[in-house]
Amino acid sequence: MAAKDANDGVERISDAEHAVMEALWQRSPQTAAEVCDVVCKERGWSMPTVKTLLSRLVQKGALATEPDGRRFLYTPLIARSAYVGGESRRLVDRLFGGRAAPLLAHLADAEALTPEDIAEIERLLQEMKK
Amino acid sequence: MAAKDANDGVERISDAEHAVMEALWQRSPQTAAEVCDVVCKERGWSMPTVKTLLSRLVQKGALATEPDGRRFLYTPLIARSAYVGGESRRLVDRLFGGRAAPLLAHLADAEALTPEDIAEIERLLQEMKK
DNA sequence: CCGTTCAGATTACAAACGTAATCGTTAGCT
DNA sequence: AGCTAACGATTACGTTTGTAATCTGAACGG
Repeated sequence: MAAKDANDGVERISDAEHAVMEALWQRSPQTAAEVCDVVCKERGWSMPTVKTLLSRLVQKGALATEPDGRRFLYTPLIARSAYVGGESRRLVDRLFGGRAAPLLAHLADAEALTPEDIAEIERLLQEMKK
Repeated sequence: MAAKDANDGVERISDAEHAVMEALWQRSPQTAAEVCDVVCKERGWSMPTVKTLLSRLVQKGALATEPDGRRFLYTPLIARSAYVGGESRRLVDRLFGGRAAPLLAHLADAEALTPEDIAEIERLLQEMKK
């Protein structure tokens, strides 16, 4: 069951790299400086750190670069939904034997479910059953 | 909001370490050799690898050791549910802004939900509403 | 034209991780 | 008593990750 998410060929994205991806999913393309504006504040990073992460993400095939004068514009090559879907799946596989229901049960136990969550989940289920 | 899961004081458990924890959650206490019987097959590891992981887990405070003759018996110090809950929470926080509903929506999209899952989730929701 | 500045590229380096070989000790067997 | 086999402990070593300093080349101001 390989090659289903368009996520294919992209090496695993680390935690720090993920923060950079988020910034670019929020808005793209952006220059390194723009990305830094956002994430350097959030995570207390310096510019070089962001540059490194951007480079690694380009190497990994997660970002595309487009020259804009003397600098680069960065754009995600993988969709946030693909990434998020992959990560979710990984977790469910690793911890719950691939079944989603126990995950939900855990979140429920941990009081990670607000009443609004519950309502929304019910709506989702209704739709799915159609 | 600190110190709520009995998970406290335990450093993060890595992927490889997690495999060892699973074996011990399945049954405990166990000797290193017994753990290896299980995980070495699953992951193609050798005995020394398992020993290392066990040591690291003891250092991290995730396992307790109890001498049994000349060897050790290993027992989890953190409950699987605490670990699983923590990891789930981490994912939901990182990817879904702490809301569980979008997670479920994603799993639904990815066809990670079987009809039985759906039925079970509905049951869970019913119970929670009581 | 020349220097300063601002990009990206290269290099750095410690910690964590994955994976394992080797060491030292003790318990049994003979 | 001596030898070996079985443990845990120590050491090893390449890779990934987090975090950054430094280098290099080009653009723009003067």
